[in-house]
Amino acid sequence: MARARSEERRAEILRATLEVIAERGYRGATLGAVAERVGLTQQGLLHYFPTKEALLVAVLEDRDRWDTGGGGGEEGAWRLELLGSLVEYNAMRPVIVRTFSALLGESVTEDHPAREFFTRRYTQVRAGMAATLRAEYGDTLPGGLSPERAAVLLVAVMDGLQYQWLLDPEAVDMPGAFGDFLGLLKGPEAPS
Amino acid sequence: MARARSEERRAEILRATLEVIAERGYRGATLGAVAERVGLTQQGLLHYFPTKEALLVAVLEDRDRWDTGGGGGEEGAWRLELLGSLVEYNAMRPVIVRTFSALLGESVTEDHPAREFFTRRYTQVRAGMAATLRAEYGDTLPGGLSPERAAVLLVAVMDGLQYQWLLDPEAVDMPGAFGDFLGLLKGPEAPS
DNA sequence: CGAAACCTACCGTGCTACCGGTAGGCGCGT
DNA sequence: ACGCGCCTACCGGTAGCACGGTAGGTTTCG
Repeated sequence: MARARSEERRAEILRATLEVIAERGYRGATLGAVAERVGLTQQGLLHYFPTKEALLVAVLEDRDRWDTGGGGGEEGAWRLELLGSLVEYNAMRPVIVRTFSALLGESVTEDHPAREFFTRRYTQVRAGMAATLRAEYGDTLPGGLSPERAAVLLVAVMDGLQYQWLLDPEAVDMPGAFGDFLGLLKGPEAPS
Repeated sequence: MARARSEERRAEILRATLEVIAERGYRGATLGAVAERVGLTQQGLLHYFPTKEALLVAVLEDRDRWDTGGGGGEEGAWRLELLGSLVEYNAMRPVIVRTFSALLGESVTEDHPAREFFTRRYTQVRAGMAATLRAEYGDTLPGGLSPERAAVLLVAVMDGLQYQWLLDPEAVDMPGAFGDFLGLLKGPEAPS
C-alpha cells in the first residue's frame, strides 16, 4: 500500500511539474512551486526526485514512453491520416503543448539538460515519419519530394504551428492549417 | 565624441546581450554575463539600460527596425523569391537564430516580457506574407490554398526548421528544406 | 563647472541543495 | 506477543550562492 501510494505521488508530482514548466519554462520553474502544487514542502519533493534536473528527465521519459507506446509500431510509425488527429488532440491539450514548446525553445541554449533528448527525439521522429511516408507513397510523394525531405517539413510545420497557435489561439486554426499542409504534400487531387 | 562613444557602447551591449541570450535564453541570461562581455561591471551596464527587461526590449526593437527596414515595402512586403535568400542568410547567422528561437520558446510562458512582441509580430508577418502571396498569385495559390492559409504555413515552416536545424545542423538542410516547401506551395510545375 | 560614464559597496530576495531530525509502519527474532 | 531496529515519508533549518537593483562616490571630458 505504501508502495502504491508512492507511485501515485510520483505521478502527481510529474503532472504538477508539467504544469509549472508550461507556465514558467524549466529555468523559470522552481522546486517550491511544484511542491506547493502537490501539497508538499520543497524538501518533501526532493525526497522523491533528488534534483531539479532529475525531475525534468522524469517528465521527459514519461513523454517518451507515452508517445512511443501509443504510436503504434516500433519506430514511431504513425499512420499518415492519424497525424491530423494527433494535431487535433494537441489542440485540446494546451498545457502539454506549452510545456514541450517551452522546453524545445530552451533546449537550443547551451548545456540545457533537455537538449540531447530533443536532438535524439527529432532524428527518431523524422526517420519514423519518412518510413511511414515511404510505405504509403513509395520513394516519391505526389508532391514530388522524397519521404525524408517531406518528413523534415512535416515536423517543422507541426512545431511552427504550435508556437503561432499558443501565442494567438484565436488567429490560428492549428488543425486546419495542418490539414492544408497535408493536402499540399499529397499533391493536386485528380478528381473531385 | 562622448555621444558617439555612448551610441557605440549601446550597440556593443546589444550585440553582447544577443549572444548571451543565444547561449542561455532570457531567463538564464544575467546582467553580469552581459556586462563582462563588454568589459563593464554589472552596474556600469545598468547605467545604459536601467533594468534587465529594458535590455530585452531594446534588443527586440533593434530587430524590429532591422527587418522592417530591410524588408522592402511598408508592411513587411517580402518578395517571395527573397524568402529563400533570407533563410540562407539565417543559416549563416546561427547566433541570431538561436536568440530568437530561444526567445520565442520562452515567450509562450506566462508573464514573459517578449510575449506581446511576438504575438503582434506574428500577426504582422502573416499579414505581410499573405499580401505578398496575393500580389504574386491572386486569391488562389497554384497549390490551391488562399494566401492567408499559406502564410501561416510559411511562417510555421521557417520557425520549425530553425529548431531542427539548431539542434542538429548536420542532419537538417534548412535552406534546402525551405526550398522544398516553396516548391510545394507553387504547385506542380507545368513544363520541365 | 557640470554632466556623462562609469565603479565600489551594499541590500534583499530567491533558489537549490544538504543535514538532521521525527513519526509511523513493518518485519523479525525470541 | 512484543519490543527492537529499520525503512519510508516527510519537515525545519539553513548553508551557500547568484541575481537584480540602489546609493553614492570618483574620474573624465567638454
